[in-house]
Amino acid sequence: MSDKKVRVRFAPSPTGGLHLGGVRTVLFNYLFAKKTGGDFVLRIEDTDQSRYVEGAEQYILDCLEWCGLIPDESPVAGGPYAPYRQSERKALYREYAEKLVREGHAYYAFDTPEELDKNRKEIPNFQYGLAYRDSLRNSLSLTEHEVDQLLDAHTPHVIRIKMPADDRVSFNDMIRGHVSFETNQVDDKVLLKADGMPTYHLAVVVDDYLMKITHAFRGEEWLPSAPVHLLLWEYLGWKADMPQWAHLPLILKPDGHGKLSKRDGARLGFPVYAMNWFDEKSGELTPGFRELGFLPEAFLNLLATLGWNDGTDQEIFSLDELVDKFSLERVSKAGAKFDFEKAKWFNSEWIKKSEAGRLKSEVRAVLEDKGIVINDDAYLLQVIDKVKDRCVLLPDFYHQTAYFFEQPKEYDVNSVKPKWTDAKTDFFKAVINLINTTEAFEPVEFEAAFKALAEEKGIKAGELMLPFRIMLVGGKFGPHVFDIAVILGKAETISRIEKALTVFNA
RNA sequence: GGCCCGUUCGUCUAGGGGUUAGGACGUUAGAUUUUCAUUCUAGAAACAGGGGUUCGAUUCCCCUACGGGCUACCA
Repeated sequence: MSDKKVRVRFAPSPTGGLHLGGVRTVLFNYLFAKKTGGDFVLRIEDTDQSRYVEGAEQYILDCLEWCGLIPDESPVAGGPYAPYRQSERKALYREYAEKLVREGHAYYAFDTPEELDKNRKEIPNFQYGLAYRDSLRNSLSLTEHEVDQLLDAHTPHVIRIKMPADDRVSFNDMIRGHVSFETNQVDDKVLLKADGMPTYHLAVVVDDYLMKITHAFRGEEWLPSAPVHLLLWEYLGWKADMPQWAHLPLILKPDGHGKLSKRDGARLGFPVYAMNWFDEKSGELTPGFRELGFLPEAFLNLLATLGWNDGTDQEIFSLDELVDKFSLERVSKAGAKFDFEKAKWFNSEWIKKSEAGRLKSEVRAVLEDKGIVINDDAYLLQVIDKVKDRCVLLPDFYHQTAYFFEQPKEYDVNSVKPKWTDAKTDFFKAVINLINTTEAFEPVEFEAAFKALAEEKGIKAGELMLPFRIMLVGGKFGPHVFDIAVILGKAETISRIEKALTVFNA
């Protein structure tokens, strides 16, 4: 068993946007697979037709691509265990469910959803299991003849697992260690629905077996149904091939209580989905990390460290480093509250450490979105390099670089006017002359000449720096003003001084 | 209610029978930056409670409390 090739899977339902926690599950799957030279499979669990959402599968694929977590096998890439959509595997599941019935590990149940709802409402602690199954309508309580009649009449029915009495099911979770359950406490879960589709419980076991999955990662919310899955592996005769389980801690709301949900994002003002998700039915757009201006490197990094660390003080990891250093033993057991402030910090760190070339296409998109046309790549690279230390999210590049591409539309005149004098106007006219007569226009030389000129005119340099910045930038922000002037070039700098002078003297 | 899982600064976490309980985010103060941001320095800030075991428990065990998950013909 241990010498088998590692195979892991991410098995989302195509019901909407891809949640943070989902991406983290993908990440841990991916890291584990790559670290061990195994395969990463994407399987679409679309067995609930009522919740199926058009476009959600493609969206999931797009998210994985943005993150750079590409499955080795998937509905689109194919693979030796196709098909990878459960709806296309429908015929398979019934066979196994019937086998379980024949062997006495499952049974037909004819109760209607309404009858069961009634029971749940009227009987305290009602559950379909040991205590009540004999008083309900199923192939355990009915005679063989009655069952045959119902079946022949095509009476709607489901197949339920028959949980054994007075037993204990336990297993060793890779993250939690020993976990155990009393079978009497677990209800007889539905395996095959009336529409012939399997429930998650049956499908996950059958497909994990058929797809030769060796390690199964999923959220902690699945822990209570683990005994059902364990028993299924046993009853189907596949116990020796059962994957090792790892139940990942949940990602919790930053405030209050409970699992992080998309509503929390809207309420607290941060994204919960990887990418923008547009719901056709409601017309509602749920924002994503990508569109908000996160780099995928940062997104993965922050997800990885939510519940995992390498035991050192290192916090910034590239995907390659994560593959190298990841280990399940270092995944924490407790749920983690999501902290958007820290998430932004990861992004600012990644923007700072990224080369301008890496940022180019993202920054270009931000600027073009605002109507700024870029026709000089080298110039763009130079500008990115100068301002990237001051950007937290990608859209910040607009505010930080727009003035490199177009003249300020507005000037922070309030910061200039109170101390503005004719002498300063004269000074800047002299600066224009200075620039025109300067051979080499370089930051250090220009700054020296600028200050020498100020001294010659009897004005403190300190009084001129801010006005000069506002002439070029429009506001009180940005890199060193002489760097800006040189990047803008002689002609543009002069033009901006002239224009600002008319504004300041108006 | 029942079952299961968990519990170190506000948050993410390191540590682990004897430590000044470490780091990071955020926060506070200061330095640098004649702008803003970056950067740097310093500060405040935690072992849920009670019983054991032990010379000694934050660390091991038990109980309680609290938090979370599940309790659908949803995943």
